[in-house]
Amino acid sequence: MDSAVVSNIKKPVGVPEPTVRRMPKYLNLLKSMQKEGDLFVSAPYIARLQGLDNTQVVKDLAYTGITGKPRVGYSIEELILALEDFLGFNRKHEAFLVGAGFLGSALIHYQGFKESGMRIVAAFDIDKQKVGKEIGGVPVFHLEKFRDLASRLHISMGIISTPAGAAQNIADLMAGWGIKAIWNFAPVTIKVPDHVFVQDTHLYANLAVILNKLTHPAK
Amino acid sequence: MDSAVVSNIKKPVGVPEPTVRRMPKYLNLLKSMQKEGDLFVSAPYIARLQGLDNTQVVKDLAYTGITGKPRVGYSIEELILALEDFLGFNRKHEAFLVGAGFLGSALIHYQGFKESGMRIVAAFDIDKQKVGKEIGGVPVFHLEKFRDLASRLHISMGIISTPAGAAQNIADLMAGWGIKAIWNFAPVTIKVPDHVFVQDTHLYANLAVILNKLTHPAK
DNA sequence: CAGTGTGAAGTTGTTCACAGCA
DNA sequence: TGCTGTGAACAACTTCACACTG
Repeated sequence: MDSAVVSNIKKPVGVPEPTVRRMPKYLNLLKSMQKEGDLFVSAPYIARLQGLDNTQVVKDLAYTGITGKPRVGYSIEELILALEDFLGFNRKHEAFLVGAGFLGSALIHYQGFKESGMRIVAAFDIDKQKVGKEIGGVPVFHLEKFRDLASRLHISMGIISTPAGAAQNIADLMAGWGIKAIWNFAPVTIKVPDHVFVQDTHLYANLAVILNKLTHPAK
Repeated sequence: MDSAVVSNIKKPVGVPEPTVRRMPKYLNLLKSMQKEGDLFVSAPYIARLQGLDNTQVVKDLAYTGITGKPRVGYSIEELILALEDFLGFNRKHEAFLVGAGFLGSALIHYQGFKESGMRIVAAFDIDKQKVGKEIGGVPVFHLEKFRDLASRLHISMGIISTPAGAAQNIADLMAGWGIKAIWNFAPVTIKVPDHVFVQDTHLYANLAVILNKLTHPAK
């Protein structure tokens, strides 16, 4: 369709994902520095604390649009605001969570999310034992209520913390309703339409890296 | 010291980490195929199901040492055994978990770990409410008991699911005792001696990717 | 001179192109 | 023809080198 588009576009690429993943760490660090009363940070300082390369930090910070002063560094306040904006942490993001088991409960209780503006507003399960109760102040509904509630509230994000077998169905449900992004904790690859963004957090992928290292120590 | 070493070494490099992270997915898939009675898989088949490139799968599988037959594919059984060996899933790995909050509990209960050979044998916390109880059959001890118990059992892996503030201290404790690998869920960068391997699972890094996508939709 | 900022080089991982095989 | 297997091209990210600045 537009495969022949030439020039004109400066850069269709966005920010490298590894950069995005490092940003919340910077944000955390900056916030705690701010609490200490600091006003400026230098990239090398951040790099040292995070075990990163100087230039890497400089380039990452450049994506925020904030510019630093030689010999002084960057304004912590400016950086915090820019990072929060960049990451979308200064807006409200309401999410539905499906699968209110141990992992789901842990996610609901997880304090760290508060600062990100993401809030789980309802949980869903098919277990009659759980339906009708609350977990950490979040009501648990039967899965059947999903569509209905999703259309009444304005939900852009879905979290899947079900067993593997159920994940694809839930993903279909979410995509079918119109959710924009899915955070998938189930240990399977889910298929969704192109416009739905999926972020996988596969615990056992991380575990695999560790166990592989433990059993076959490098060199 | 050995900076001038030349040739001789074929390849000091190991398996690419992305490959290791994909392997448990292959393993899962293969196991379910085996349950269906299948005997062979082809790389393109796996690729399609996982949304990966053909060659990628072929190259990944090559690391297991298993070789496939043209037009037929790979023996599922051979692959499963090789993957389990490669990932270390066919050995027992006993772990201590520190921080028995919601996330810690979720990890203890998480079924998926069983198949990996990793078992959390004890949890530790400083909360008197939790100490002395059990979570999913795993006893919770006071943190003070860590060293003592670690030296009696043979523990190679530590899991940190404490709040950010406590993580570095726990990491020091683990490293000081002699743990080989740390799985860190606390949202901070921890520093450890070189011989300790750290795998971070930072939930908010994943969340950041999602929220960034939601607030600044690509293109 | 200790920091920012940036283009170039290096490294790592992915995708392409094609040879070989049953 | 449909698959494995591999070397070469490509893309993405990281690190290096160095000009610039207060």
